[in-house]
Amino acid sequence: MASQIRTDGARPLRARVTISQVADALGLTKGTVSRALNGYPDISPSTRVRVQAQAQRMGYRPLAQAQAIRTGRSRAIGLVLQTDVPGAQRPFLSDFLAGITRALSAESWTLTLSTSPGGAEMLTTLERLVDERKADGFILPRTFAQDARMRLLREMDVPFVLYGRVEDPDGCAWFDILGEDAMRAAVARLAGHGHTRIGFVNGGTEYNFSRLREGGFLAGLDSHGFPQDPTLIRRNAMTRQAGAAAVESLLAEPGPPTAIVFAVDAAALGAYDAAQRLGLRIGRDLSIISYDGIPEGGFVDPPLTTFHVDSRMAGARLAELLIRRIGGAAPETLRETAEADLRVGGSDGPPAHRSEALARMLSAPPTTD
Amino acid sequence: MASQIRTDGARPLRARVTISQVADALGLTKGTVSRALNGYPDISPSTRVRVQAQAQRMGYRPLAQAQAIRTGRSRAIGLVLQTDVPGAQRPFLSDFLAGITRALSAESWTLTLSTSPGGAEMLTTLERLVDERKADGFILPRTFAQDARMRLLREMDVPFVLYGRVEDPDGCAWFDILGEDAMRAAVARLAGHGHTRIGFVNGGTEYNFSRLREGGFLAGLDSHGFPQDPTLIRRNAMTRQAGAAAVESLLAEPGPPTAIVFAVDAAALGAYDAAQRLGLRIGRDLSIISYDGIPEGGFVDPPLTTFHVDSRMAGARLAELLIRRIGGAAPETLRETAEADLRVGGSDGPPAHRSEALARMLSAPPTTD
DNA sequence: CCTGTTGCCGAAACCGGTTTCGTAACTGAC
DNA sequence: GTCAGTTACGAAACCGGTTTCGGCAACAGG
Repeated sequence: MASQIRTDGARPLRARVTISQVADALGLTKGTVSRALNGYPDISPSTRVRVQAQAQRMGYRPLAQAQAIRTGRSRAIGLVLQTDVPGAQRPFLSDFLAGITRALSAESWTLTLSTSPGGAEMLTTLERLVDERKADGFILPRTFAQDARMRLLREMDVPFVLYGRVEDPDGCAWFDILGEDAMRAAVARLAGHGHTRIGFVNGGTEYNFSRLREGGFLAGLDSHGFPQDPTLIRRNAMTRQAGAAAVESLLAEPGPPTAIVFAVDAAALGAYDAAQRLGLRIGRDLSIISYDGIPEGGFVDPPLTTFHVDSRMAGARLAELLIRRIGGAAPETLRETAEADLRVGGSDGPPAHRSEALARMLSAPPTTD
Repeated sequence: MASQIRTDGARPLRARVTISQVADALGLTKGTVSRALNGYPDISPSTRVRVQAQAQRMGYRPLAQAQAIRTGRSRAIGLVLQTDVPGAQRPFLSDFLAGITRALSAESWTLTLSTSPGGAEMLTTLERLVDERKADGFILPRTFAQDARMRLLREMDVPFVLYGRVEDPDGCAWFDILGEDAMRAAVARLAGHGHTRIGFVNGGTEYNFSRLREGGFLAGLDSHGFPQDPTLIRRNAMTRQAGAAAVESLLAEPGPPTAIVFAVDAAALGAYDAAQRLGLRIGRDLSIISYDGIPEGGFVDPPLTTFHVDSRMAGARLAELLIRRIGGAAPETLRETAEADLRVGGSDGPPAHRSEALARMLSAPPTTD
């Protein structure tokens, strides 16, 4: 494939310190140094500390590739982004990657990134990375209720951690944000404002998190004694447009909600469009609380009250869990969750009108005020 | 560091085909097979094709890590994202990464991704990746007029390609979108609508592309015989807020522009906010044309007329250029540019008023219509 | 004092490749 | 027919690590 011609003269790069150099400096063999550094039991404690000190002093860091050809482990984790859902993870991607890579580099690991349209190609991409020893394990974001990636990796016995929980937890490690708790807290907050008819706009039902968030919302209703009214629930709103449509649909009900909880910020932004069209003031005529914490939420007027997810922290935790998993820790011991934190904007407050009055307003032509 | 305990039983993973297996199947030595596959001249043509056919048949692919310890090349390129400018490349990141990784995997290369807050830490991150042979070369996005990353990599003699051009082209390969052409075309389009006073809102002046785009804008003015009026130019607007402020500032001039060209979509979105506050209709009272092609531009009303940059293509081209550069091609032969393509929205059109009338409108309190 | 463990390390094989070197077998010239 | 020069491949060293194996020395037990 490549030509045999040396591209240029001797490229010095930078003199790396090799294990043999460390061994020579100590009068030991490289085998002994290797065992000392890797915690083999047949090394005397005194030798071990001598070796560690010398390695430290000389700035020795093993070459991951050389280790890999013997051990099969390359000290790299894989992340395959799905590209056929444009904009799905867009606002968080940068933070998420930052979290992952910072955690990895702290342990001298690296991230091998790839992309795939999804579907079958996603699986071949994963296989290729495993085959070529480019990744010792994977972070799987956006887990589906039934996830083909999980099946494949399990079958190949390749470690992975999920960003998100899953129905069948067998052998799975994960990190997740407790979206259901946030939804419940949103209901409680709205109930505290005095709302009694609260709507819900969920995200895509193919995602596992949607099921959880809807459960949290319903639990919130229950704990305040509100009935579960199917006419106050809309689903599969992942974009601003879909969110706007869902809001208009909810407000067209005979008994419209005075407040709406959104599972996804992008959809909640659509409420501003719908409100403008309908002549409603967000935060007064209609209260909304959402979830994600995308930056745009801070720029709309009034700012969106939303539960913020720390994607950077999520990435960091996932990376650490995966390293431990690759190191052999049992998946059951590698399950963490965190809470989303509320960022209060101005999009929620006491209802200016009861549901009936709101319905009357909506049936009348919008006023200028 | 890691324990010596095998984490679990013999992990089969997947049986890789090694070069020795190919050699055995042919009755040759692995050295001969290696030379045959790598194009050494001391291999007879008949043997070469036999080896290639057999390797193909057995599905042999060399293990990059094993190659790397001898050759120093790992068939991986590096990309270090800067994280201290939140949201800077956010909308494009996913596409950009997709372009890079698809191009790479077509050639069996991989992407090693890292992040850095920028500054000195950026440089140590680059050094670490080079030291540990995690990247044979780098894509440098968002090049600055004076770029410390370039200096470092040049000094270490590590190949790189720029996303963006640079003042001192010595030894640099690059890919770039001709933003200056887009700016000139924007002026021409507005002039065609009948505008004669055209403002400009530029991005951050620390970036090289800002200089180019401003040059393009000015060239556009020149070619239509419009004077260069410093009072119609604002700079360093990279966000929606900054864009809104710039617009309000421009419109407060005695002779306000009836149209504004933006170097960055994010700033152009701020024009909608400013227009709403001032009671102006975008596309009629005030025309705007921008650059980037972020998705949000399609969702505002009226949709933003903007020059769209194909980030995915950019990523793909950069990856291919970098591979060729690492392969030894001269940087001068690795310079490509492409045009941004206009996406017509409704944000520009013939001016509803002349500058003087606009100024009067703005000094009067905004009307409801 | 001899034997049997045990602790600790060196020697060497090994991982999957690349590259150098040496040489047997051709080739062509004289 | 001899000899120098190619051609084309094998053999082996090498890259930077890990891991197995064997053995020496020290120590304990009888």
